[in-house]
Amino acid sequence: MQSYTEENYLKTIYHLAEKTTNVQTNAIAEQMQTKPASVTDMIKKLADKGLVDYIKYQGVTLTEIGKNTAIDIVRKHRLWEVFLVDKLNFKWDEVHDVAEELEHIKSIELIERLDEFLGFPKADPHGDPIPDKNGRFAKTQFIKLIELKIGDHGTITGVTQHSSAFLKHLEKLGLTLGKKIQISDVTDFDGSVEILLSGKQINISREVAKHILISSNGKN
Amino acid sequence: MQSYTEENYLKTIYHLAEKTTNVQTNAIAEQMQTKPASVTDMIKKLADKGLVDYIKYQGVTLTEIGKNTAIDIVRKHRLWEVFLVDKLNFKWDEVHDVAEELEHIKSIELIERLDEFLGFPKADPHGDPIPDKNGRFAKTQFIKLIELKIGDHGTITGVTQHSSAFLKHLEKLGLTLGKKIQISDVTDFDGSVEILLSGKQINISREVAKHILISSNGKN
DNA sequence: AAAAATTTTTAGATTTACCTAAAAATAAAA
DNA sequence: TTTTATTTTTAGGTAAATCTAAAAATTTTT
Repeated sequence: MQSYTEENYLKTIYHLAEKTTNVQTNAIAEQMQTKPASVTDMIKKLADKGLVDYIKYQGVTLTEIGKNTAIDIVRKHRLWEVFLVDKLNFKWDEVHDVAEELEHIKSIELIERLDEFLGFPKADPHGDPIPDKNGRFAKTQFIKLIELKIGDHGTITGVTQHSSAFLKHLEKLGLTLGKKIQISDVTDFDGSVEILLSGKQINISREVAKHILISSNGKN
Repeated sequence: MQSYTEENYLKTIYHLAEKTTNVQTNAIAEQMQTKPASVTDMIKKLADKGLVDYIKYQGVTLTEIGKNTAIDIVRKHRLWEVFLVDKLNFKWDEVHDVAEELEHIKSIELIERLDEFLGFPKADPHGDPIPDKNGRFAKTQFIKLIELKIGDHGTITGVTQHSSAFLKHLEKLGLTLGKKIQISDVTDFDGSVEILLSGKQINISREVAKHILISSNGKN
């Protein structure tokens, strides 16, 4: 059994490991709003418990057990987000912090029943895939909006930024999950992207375009 | 803002205060499965925070703020129990431990929306009243089954014991909330009670009878 | 490849919630 | 009203998770 804090470390390492193989101490510290010295302490503890492989100065990787534990926390987090949005009418930009707490509730029975109650959803309100009870989930093969070329079209299926500010901004622009878009122009000056959204032309910054995921149902 | 542990102390003191005015150190320790010395430490901390009034060797009472905080935790606990039973099909003997964790989730918005989602229930699955968002709830004027006389009848509306063993036992006997019963006999030998439940005679021990609450809709 | 910069670790403290053992206060019994 | 028993507190210590400051290892730059 892991503590609340250990679970948070595992989850953070799991997410960071999506980008780099060996996760660095400083990266964990930044993500967790703590100090590198504290991270080193915790890493040693997790290594002792067999949850991470750790070589001094070389960063960490999750062991099989560590990874499964992390995926289980991610599963809980995303299921609770679905609950909050689908059943309690929270907006997609309001759920993160509460789910951050709910994900640590320990009952397995609770999560299985919640999953069933929600109809075994495959994705959370931000489009992120929900692992099943065995930890399996489809690798998302989505492309970043910024990588599309003029004329390409597709459907918004996810975001890579969960901050309330970003999500509210998308909502205001009408860029929510499931919306179909087409790239009409890319500005040379600042790299901002002109897109066609249900008949209307809208302009989004390069920074915004970087964090929108598209299931590209057709090239130009 | 209180810690998880502080909240548990406040809740425990609140429940113990239903029986005695000044709650004793040992009583808290026993209830919380901890040692009296630890309780003294925590009491001092709660007193410093203005949540309890404390005079050395004289036990504690909750201040207005402390009481409101406690009631809020009770509210959360009971609403989550309703959720678990009504929405996730848990049985009434399975919900206590999970609710014990869920009650500490901090979002006010969450609880208000949950309350609404559940249809503003007035009682939890064990018949205990759920405080509204202002902390107000009807004082339950129920009588213990053991206090009824032969011929008295009424409806089961609560229990004063939440252990799984006790609740499962009641379930097996068919003594669930809402059931109408009548006292047909009280055994001299061991004080066990003979009751009439939907046409059938059943016998329950004195110990069981002590923990069943009846809304007495009529004396003999 | 030596110097400089960055990253990571160690050493030593702090805070929270506990504990044990012993002392002090209160309550009950002789 | 002493003595005895019970309850409560104090004193001193532990483990978890954090911190700062300084040392060590690694990486980058010159």
